[in-house]
Amino acid sequence: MPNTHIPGSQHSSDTLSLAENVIKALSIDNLVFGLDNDDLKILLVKQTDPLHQGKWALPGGWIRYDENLRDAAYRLLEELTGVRDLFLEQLKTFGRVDRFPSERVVTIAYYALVSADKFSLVAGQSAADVSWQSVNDLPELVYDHAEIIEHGLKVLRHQVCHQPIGFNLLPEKFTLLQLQALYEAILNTTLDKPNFRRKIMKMNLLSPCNEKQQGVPHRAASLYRFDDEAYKHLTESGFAFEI
Amino acid sequence: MPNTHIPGSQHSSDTLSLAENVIKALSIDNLVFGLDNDDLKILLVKQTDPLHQGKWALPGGWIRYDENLRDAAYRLLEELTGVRDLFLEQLKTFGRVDRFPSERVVTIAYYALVSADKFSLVAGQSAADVSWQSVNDLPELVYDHAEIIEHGLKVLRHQVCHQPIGFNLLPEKFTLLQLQALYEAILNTTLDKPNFRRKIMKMNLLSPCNEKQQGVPHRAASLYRFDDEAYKHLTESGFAFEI
DNA sequence: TAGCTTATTGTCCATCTGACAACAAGATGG
DNA sequence: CCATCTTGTTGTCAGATGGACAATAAGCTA
Repeated sequence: MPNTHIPGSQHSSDTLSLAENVIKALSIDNLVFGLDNDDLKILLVKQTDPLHQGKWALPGGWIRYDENLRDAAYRLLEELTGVRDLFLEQLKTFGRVDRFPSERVVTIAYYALVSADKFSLVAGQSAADVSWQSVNDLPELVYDHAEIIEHGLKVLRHQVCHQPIGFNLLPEKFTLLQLQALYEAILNTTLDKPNFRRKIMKMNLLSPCNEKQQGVPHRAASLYRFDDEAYKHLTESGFAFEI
Repeated sequence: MPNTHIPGSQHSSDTLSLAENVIKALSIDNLVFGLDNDDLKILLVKQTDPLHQGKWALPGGWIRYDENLRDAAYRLLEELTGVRDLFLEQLKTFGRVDRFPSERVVTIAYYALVSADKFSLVAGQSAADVSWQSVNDLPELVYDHAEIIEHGLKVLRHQVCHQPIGFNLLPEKFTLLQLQALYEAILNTTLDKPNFRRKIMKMNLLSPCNEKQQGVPHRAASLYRFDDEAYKHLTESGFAFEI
């Protein structure tokens, strides 16, 4: 079983007898952003090997010879953290010559956005610990992982305004205020309630459930669900999602 | 010298004695989009080896062990086509298990947008021919290169609306109509002259040269230049370029 | 029933957009 | 020298959009 960014164990240099001008290794790193109430966190694993004791890393590892890139990302994520059933999108490939010690490793980063509370974390064999860490208060990270996260955050904040990825974070039925709170948390700003409501409703992406919130100590809000069909239909006719 | 996507010559399998679950090779492929009058073209090289005789490919090849990714992209592009002095941006990494015959090759695609007439093409040793080919009428391509180009076009059309990359394609001093014609060519649409003019001018990205066009058989238009300083300043204060 | 909280609708104004008219400048041709 | 042509440049106007905020509605609590 591949290890997390620890050459010298299963993948020791002697098994990798290569011509000098060829890349020896290609790895995957996953950025799983998780919204936890109103805090944006990222999924990290603690390293086991003595070299990086106590340091944290993005969950990732080596790609198998007969494995598609995204499949590798899903496999490694589940092996290390127990997290599965989410959508990973390619972010960028990082390959600075000196980003990794002792040998050349190029890594392909994937990312996702989920609600943190929907997943139970299970540290895999080669991880000492797994946890959600706030992106505003990150621990010390191995290699260039801090740089990768910084880039991922930039892309995420851009994407969230241009693709309806935020909707995955909500329960099937949700109120408009829940949706708004979500965007406020990710974008780290405040939005006007009536205006946000109008903007969203005009897109025709939500279908009313004809139900109301239950058990709130004030007027109950209407529940809506995201309409996948409508979204597909709209994108096909050149619709651009914008927040 | 690395060859263009032709394993079996310099990089024959016997020099690559690897554990089976390790990626053997990592390559670069460059998508250089060139605007030629009002036609969008892409830079392709004709393959030399008998296997792919007559087929065309994106200019690319193997990454050296001690070479940064973007450096490899620049080197390979120049070696194969003679094209240099342009800005390459990472596009995406393609790694389907069966995208390449006989061995596993993952490729990192880079892309750029230039004016086709500013470069003189020189076919390198491992290329039978180099030329600009219209994206609307592509020849048969090797491997998954057609798929890569399709993805590149999608990204290019999006980027051109959100980043002022179009300005690189014009001479230092240009008229507003030249700028508009450029966007019309890339986006394959027509735009209203007065409205385009107002939109651009409101961005404060152009500084007037206080000069006029010469030798035109009608009223001469004012010349402008792109103001890099203004652009940097604007982006820092959260400005978003939009066409 | 008064008072609290949140939901939802309405209004106003500044700005933006697209469509198009109008005018200006220079060249050409009779 | 003037009519005409082409393109540049400015102006206008109706409709859409966005942000700020008032007003009203609905439900709970005390």
